Amino acid sequence: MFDKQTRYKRSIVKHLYFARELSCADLSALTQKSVPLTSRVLNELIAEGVVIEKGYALSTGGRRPQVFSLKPDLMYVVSVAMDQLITRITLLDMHNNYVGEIERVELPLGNNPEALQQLTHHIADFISRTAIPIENIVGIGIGMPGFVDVIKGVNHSFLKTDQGSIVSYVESALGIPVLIDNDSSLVALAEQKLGAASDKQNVMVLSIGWGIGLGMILNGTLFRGHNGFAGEFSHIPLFTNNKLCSCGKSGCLETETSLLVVVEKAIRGMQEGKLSMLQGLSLDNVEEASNAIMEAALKGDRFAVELFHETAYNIGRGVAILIHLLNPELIVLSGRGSLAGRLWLAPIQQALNEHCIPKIAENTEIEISSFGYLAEIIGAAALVMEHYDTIKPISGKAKSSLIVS
Amino acid sequence: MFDKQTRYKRSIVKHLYFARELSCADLSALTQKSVPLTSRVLNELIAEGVVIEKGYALSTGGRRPQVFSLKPDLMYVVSVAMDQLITRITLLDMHNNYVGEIERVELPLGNNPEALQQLTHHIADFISRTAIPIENIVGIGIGMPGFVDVIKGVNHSFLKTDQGSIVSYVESALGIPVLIDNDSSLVALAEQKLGAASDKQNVMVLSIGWGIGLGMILNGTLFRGHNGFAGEFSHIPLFTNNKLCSCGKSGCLETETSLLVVVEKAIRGMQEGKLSMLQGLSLDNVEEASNAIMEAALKGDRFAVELFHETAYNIGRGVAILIHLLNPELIVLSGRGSLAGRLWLAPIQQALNEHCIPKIAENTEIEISSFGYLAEIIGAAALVMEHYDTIKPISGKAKSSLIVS
DNA sequence: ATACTTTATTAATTATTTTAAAAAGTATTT
DNA sequence: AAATACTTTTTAAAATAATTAATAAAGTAT
Repeated sequence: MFDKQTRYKRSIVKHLYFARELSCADLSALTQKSVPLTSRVLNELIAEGVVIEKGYALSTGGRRPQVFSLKPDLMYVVSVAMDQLITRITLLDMHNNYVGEIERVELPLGNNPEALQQLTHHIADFISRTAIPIENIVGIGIGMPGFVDVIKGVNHSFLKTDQGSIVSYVESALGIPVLIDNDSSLVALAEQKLGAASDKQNVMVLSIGWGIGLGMILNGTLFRGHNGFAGEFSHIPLFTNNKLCSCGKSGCLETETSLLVVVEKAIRGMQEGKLSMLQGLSLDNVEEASNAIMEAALKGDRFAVELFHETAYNIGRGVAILIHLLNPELIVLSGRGSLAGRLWLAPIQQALNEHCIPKIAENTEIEISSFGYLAEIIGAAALVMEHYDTIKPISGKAKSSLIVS
Repeated sequence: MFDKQTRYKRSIVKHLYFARELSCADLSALTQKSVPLTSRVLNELIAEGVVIEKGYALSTGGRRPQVFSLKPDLMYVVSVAMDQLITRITLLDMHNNYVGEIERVELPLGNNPEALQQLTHHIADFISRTAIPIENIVGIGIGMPGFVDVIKGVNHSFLKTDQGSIVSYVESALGIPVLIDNDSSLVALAEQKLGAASDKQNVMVLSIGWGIGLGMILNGTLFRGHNGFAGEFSHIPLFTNNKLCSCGKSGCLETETSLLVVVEKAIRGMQEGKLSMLQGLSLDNVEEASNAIMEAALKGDRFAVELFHETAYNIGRGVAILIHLLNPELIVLSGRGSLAGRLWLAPIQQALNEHCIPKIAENTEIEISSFGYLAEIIGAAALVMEHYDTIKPISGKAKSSLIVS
């Protein structure tokens, strides 16, 4: 792709992005290269205006190190987070701050042959409104539900296209490098690079949403499996409940644990006349309903708390299997459901006590993410920067002139 | 540990060990180094007598490549495979052939405070009888059951020692580098490096024995988890059968699937008067009993076949979980139980059909290992050679002069 | 004030790759 | 059947990349 020098240069930019500030010695240690080499490359990057000097850090017993950082407003990443109904688009600078607002557009993925075209149009529209020159956009990271083949750049569930891949379609339309991944994987990437799992080697990141997703950090890297389908946590056969799952089987974990299940149970409970501060829940607006239930539970509403207890215990049974198989050091609860915070912890812990060999489980912590609903957005940007040293530059301009600047 | 040059030299030796024969161009590609560099190092190795030229390979459209190989009788590896009762010791040369016989000694691990001492003595004794000079022994690889911490070199279940590690104990006694690992991990390593899983990136290796072990090859390397406890497949909670497991919990996979369970079921069946060519089975000699049942089943004995069917189906339920979580390209059935070969396949496949999302399962093959009971022996040797480029040489001679040469 | 750390810069040395050319083969054309 | 065009492997020479070593600078600890 690039020659060695350029690759090392980009590798330094990448490290600075994720760590925000680093000294020359830090970079030398991180990249396993010598200090003089690192120093020379840093000076080149400063001359190019990519890197800036931020002054001196405190001494650790010797001369104080010069600290380097990326110039925030020279390069940008477009981050796209999709779910089956809503797509969020935003622009992030090199310090990982939004430029402007997060844009929300309705874009139904199910049974929508024009979804890819619409998506491309929305992104193009968004970019032109930011008024950032295309040359300054490093890449576009897109997270989406479904079976995503990261290498081929296709999604086996949604956004299907006649010929070629999603990646090549968007790239040739916009003239900017594109990277796609599964939504759960991106949540995990966000936690690993910038969140609760940073500096950890083996972490399971659960994203609790309308389904329940799993992203696995194994040996310090996001694990995808042979075809990119790894982490199908929600469809492991765990129950004998005869509830039909969306996947066609029955007894999947997903049939008993997700925010959707919580909402359904809540509605059924209300109909049966359970006492609660909740009212007027409806499946027509699950987002509102699930937020209401989370709020009520956090305020102590007994019925709402019980809903979480049952769901969380079942997640815990699944987590017990994860711990036995993969011996992680940390389990992170992320995704929109993590707003319910500590309500998940106790029942999950109880399930672990019942179903885990103590020797293994005692080495595994559980944490709630602080990213919540933003995790996928952060992850999509991280996806782009994670590949900054191997990304392929798009040859030539955008074929269609969707972007008016 | 070593300087760069020595490390590259040893890395080439390592590649030659696992591949047996390679050309200079092959090695250059495998190690990502240039051909001239590789060529120079090869010539040095030839001058040292470590590598020999084996003549020319067939042309693939151009000049025929010179093929290189290790000199088989210059270096040796001691391979030790332990189970809870029997320990096997053997010596392997650089072409992975035994020198002499595999030695079998009784060495009970449970409740035996002197096990480590006895093990060391047996190895020392074995080495002195081979009459190979200690300098020519690259290392000792030891596979053992239990929770093995590979980094610290200790076993949390067996072979406990007051101070220090198993590794340091044996090393200082014998003066030879020692590497230990969990038995199931070594079976997986054997399959990856020299067996059914070679050149595969994501493989689950099940070793069916008195328990049921799992070794995971993920992204091309053996995965151990945070503390080295990954792969506890046999204790995932999968049944509601109230059968107490050795781990203290109930409902573990192991309570329904292992060769031990097969033998127990067979004995119970015989007592109930089931028709079969089997007779005189006893739990006092499970090894003999399980061999007899495997033989009978392979000969078509209906009762014996049924025993396998039930056990294999339950394994299949566990495998379905593995496939969903880790999306492997291959499942290998290895260990002593793999002698029953194809008997496992159909019931496992049936379980997968019932419990897997087709899209994922269709990308996963299942194979029977050809190593059988030898897998752990081969894996222990592979463990040593796998670390040949980073192994630490033991400083000084053996402290105790256990070895008389 | 002295000894010890850590970081930064420069020069000298070493390691590695690239380039070029030769050697040894296969495949295709005349 | 001979000539040629194209491959792949091997070796040698030249160019480049990267590290090590040495020194200086800037700090902490005693």
